[in-house]
Amino acid sequence: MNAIGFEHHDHATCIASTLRLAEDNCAQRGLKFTPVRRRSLEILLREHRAMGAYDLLAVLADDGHSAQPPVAYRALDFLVSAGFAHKIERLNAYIACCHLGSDHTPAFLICRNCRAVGEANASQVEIRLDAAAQAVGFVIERTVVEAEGLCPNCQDAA
Amino acid sequence: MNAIGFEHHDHATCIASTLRLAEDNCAQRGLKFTPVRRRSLEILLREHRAMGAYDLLAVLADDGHSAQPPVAYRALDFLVSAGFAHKIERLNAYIACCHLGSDHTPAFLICRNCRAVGEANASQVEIRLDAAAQAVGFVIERTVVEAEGLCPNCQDAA
DNA sequence: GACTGAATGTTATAACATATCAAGTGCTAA
DNA sequence: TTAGCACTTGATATGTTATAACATTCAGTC
Repeated sequence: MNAIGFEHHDHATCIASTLRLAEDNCAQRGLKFTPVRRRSLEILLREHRAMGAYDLLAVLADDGHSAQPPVAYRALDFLVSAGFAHKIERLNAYIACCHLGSDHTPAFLICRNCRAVGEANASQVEIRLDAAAQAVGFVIERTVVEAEGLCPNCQDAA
Repeated sequence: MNAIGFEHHDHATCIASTLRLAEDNCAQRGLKFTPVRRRSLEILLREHRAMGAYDLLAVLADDGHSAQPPVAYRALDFLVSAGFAHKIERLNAYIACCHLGSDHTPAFLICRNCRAVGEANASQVEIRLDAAAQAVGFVIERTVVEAEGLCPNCQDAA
């Protein structure tokens, strides 16, 4: 179990390689990685933080795209359902997936001060919950795990 | 580990006893259990499902209360911070706590069909996440665990 | 009675999300 | 080759959730 998001890394490479992965992945699965979708993922990767749909929309607008809300929400829906991005329910915001390709149940660490978001793996979490669900006959399809607290930087600041 | 919410029970008693518990709890802690707050908790308990702030607001309005959004949000904020209710992030909705009094980290089982919500205990979940958080120096203060799927009733229907 | 702090009332608006219908695009099967 | 279909995009409007900001009321207490 490991979390990404609070360490430094080679960002330009990370963006380029993730986009290529997404491209290949779409080709394999017969999904259409259209310009808006590609650009939206690129924006999420570049910002490297949870962005609201309207934040994304603003950047798309700067590109010269028509900038009505459905444009952003459609792109985000695609990215989320393709597994290229996640929605952070706590923030009503979206973030690029940093384990693209590998099937996983993400868990997020959300800083309440600077809103930085780290992604950890939560497969063990899901196993535990399944047991509780089975006990009452509930069938789990998807699990959201979001922890709120203070990131290393904001602890230092305080 | 046990989940409440998908079984039948004596609802009138459950409402009355929970309200009394909340009352005692407020008295002990010096919190003001004002009429709007009490009534809001009663409504949540009576409905026994996740309600949007505006759903609550509508019921308060029927009572003759002034019915502006902040009224509902303030009442809900109070109930949540006092531990008498929880916010379901996935639904942007609120539900009365069914383990009132006992300190706990709740996990919710949310039916994607009928929106019924069950509450399970997730203390084990939190322990697991803490380890991942510690590895990157993140300090967790609160954890949201929400599983989406099908409740027993909706599985039967399908 | 006058001060204080918490709670409530009220207006306005910010922020997030979707319904709907029209138009374009690319594939494929007759 | 073109008719039909599925999917994507464009555009307008609207629905839903949440908060900012400031005025007022009220209970407690000095």
